[in-house]
Amino acid sequence: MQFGERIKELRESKELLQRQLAASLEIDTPMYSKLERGERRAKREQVLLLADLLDADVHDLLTIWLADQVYDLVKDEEDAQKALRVAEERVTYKTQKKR
Amino acid sequence: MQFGERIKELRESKELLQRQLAASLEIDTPMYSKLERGERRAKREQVLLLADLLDADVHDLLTIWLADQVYDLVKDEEDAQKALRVAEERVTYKTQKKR
DNA sequence: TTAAATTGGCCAAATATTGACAAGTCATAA
DNA sequence: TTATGACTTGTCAATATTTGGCCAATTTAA
Repeated sequence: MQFGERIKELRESKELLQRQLAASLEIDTPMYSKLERGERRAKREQVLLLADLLDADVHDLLTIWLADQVYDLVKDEEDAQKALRVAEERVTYKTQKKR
Repeated sequence: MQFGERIKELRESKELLQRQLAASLEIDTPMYSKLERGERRAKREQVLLLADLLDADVHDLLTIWLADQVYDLVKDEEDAQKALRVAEERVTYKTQKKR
């Protein structure tokens, strides 16, 4: 499930129109449409707003929003899986470290 | 181990100077120095060249080069780990699929 | 101290991203 | 059929980011 599909699903379940969400995000409807279709990427700030407007869990939305970007970055690489594991280890290490 | 550290290590083990590799990559020495320090990101094409020049395994270099980018993308996000796992699943799925 | 190697800072050129707009499709209603 | 509303598509200019070169500063080795 990608970010765009997810917000579309949420929007429809709340019976909202694209133009309503677009207005709340202060972008035009075509732009909002592109967010749902994954043609354009939402800004982080817009993700937060959308979570609020759609009564969705912010972390869930941020997670797939981020995952979209990560996937985009690695999708054409043969070494994608290895790279993701390396990155994951670094994140784990960083998290364990006390700061 | 990050990409920059790795190529520095390889370069030193072959007793090459930054300016020699810089010349091969057709960039200036300061720029090459930045690649080693991770201040600038190498282009994919430069990674391939470096693997060749340093007798290193292309996939190893590409892996850490990619991992650097992924890490950069997620490092400040609380949901980084979850996002990486989601992205990994997608890659796995994509790989399994016959095309 | 000198020379070579490396690093840091800054700027302009190239590239990519962004959002707005106009025009399009599609479905449904009158 | 025509009209209307929802959504999509394509294009453009403005903006932001990335890139590499240059110069100067710093570090290292002798």
